[in-house]
Amino acid sequence: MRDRPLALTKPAARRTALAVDVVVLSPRSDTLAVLLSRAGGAARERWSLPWDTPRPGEGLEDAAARVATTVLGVTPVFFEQIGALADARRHPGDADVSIGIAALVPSDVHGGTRDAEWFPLDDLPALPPRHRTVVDRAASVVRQRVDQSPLAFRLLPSTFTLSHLQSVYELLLGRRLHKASFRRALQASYLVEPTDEWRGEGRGRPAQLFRYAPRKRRGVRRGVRFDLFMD
Amino acid sequence: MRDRPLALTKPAARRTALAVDVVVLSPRSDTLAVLLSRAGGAARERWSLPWDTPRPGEGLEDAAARVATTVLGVTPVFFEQIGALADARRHPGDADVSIGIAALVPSDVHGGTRDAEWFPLDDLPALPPRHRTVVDRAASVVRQRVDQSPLAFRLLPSTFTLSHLQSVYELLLGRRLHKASFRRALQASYLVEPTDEWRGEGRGRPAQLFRYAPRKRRGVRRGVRFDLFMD
DNA sequence: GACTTTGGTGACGAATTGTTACTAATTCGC
DNA sequence: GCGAATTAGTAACAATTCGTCACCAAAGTC
Repeated sequence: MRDRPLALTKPAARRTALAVDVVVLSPRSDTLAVLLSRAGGAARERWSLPWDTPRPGEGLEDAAARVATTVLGVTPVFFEQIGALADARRHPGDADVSIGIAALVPSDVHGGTRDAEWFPLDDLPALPPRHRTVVDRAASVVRQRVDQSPLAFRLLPSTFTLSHLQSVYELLLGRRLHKASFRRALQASYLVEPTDEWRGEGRGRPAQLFRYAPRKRRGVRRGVRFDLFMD
Repeated sequence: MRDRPLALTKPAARRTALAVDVVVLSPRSDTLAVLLSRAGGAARERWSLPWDTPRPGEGLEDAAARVATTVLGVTPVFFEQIGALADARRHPGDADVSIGIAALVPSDVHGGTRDAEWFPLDDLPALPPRHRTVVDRAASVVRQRVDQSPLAFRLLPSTFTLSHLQSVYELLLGRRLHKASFRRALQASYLVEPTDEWRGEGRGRPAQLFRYAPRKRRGVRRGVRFDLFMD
């Protein structure tokens, strides 16, 4: 094997059935929800992730945007790659390779078509096995990236209260956070700026509205963390 | 558009030229090095990443392993997905979509064939544009994941000194770390265990050898960090 | 045996983080 | 009107983590 010439296959020789599977995520009624589309006649499961094959020359995020727009009626504002999957699990279109992409939709966007419905992330109907894996990986990627990528801000309207922001972080991380710590860390991060609007939700003191406005900040070079995820 | 029926394309209708581009990484002479393979006759650049089209039914990491084994003569021990790329940049095999995979090779593995050579990551020859992007993304993914994934341990022999481990972390992060802090954090992480062997490198006191042996540890639930990367 | 080099650790002050407790501004019930 | 309830926002203290310095240990070199 070592001395076999490097006659790598010409790409024209093999072509692959490729799918972009889109995990459209949004906070709906206090849970993180996924948009599923109703499957057609012969399908084994009644629901699946929206997906399609990318068109020639189309970028992957563009394909994801197109797919999401079709089922949602609106174009999501942010996309994050989940990873590629080529295992033996069944895909609704028998794609050899799936590329999973998370599409984030702010909580105030009220899209949805007749053939698509929101389901809580932790209470999904039966899905084609490959899609089940894609969703699971999406959830885990999203959880791991909350503090490296502005995911939480993309799940909120353009202005929001700090309590709302905190509750989205809690949704994504799956645990409660302390108010004072959360705000102190946010303050230090220079990621939001206050607007001069306030919103009263009914009960309680009105909250100031903030917007996502990341600013340059001096390099925070912390030491190594050894935060290996072992589950 | 909203009311267009969800006639998603049948996968058989469109097939894609897919490439798995492999970034084989290993510490070589105090830098992080990439294994490049010599390009054939008509290619514009003399070097490229090793790559191939996955075979039917073959997993992506399996394809990466096969490609890496071909150019290295040995099979890498660890793979990490970099992401999928479908931009307009030129690929040596004109693939529509590239899936980048990092393959990690310990520093004591002396593979390499006549048609492949190690290059320092920060001093690479001209590469096909798509491959240039894949390498850049690999570097950035690796840097971002050092403390979530046992990358550093896969770049070392099965037993190693803590100084070696630290120097790999420094290579990956691109900056110096403090010895005492590094060891304290490592201690707290329960990721390594000492062997009863010691190694003298010539000068200086011999160092104890450790092996990677992650153990369960009580949940360290830190608060949110807001470590957004903005560059 | 003194000097150099690399390994390894204790300890202290600084910085960060978890927590408690308080003040502020609003609605609700009476 | 007015106290209770509810949500927002913050100061301040305690606990923990982190960066750094200082030192000791064990080898080779001269």
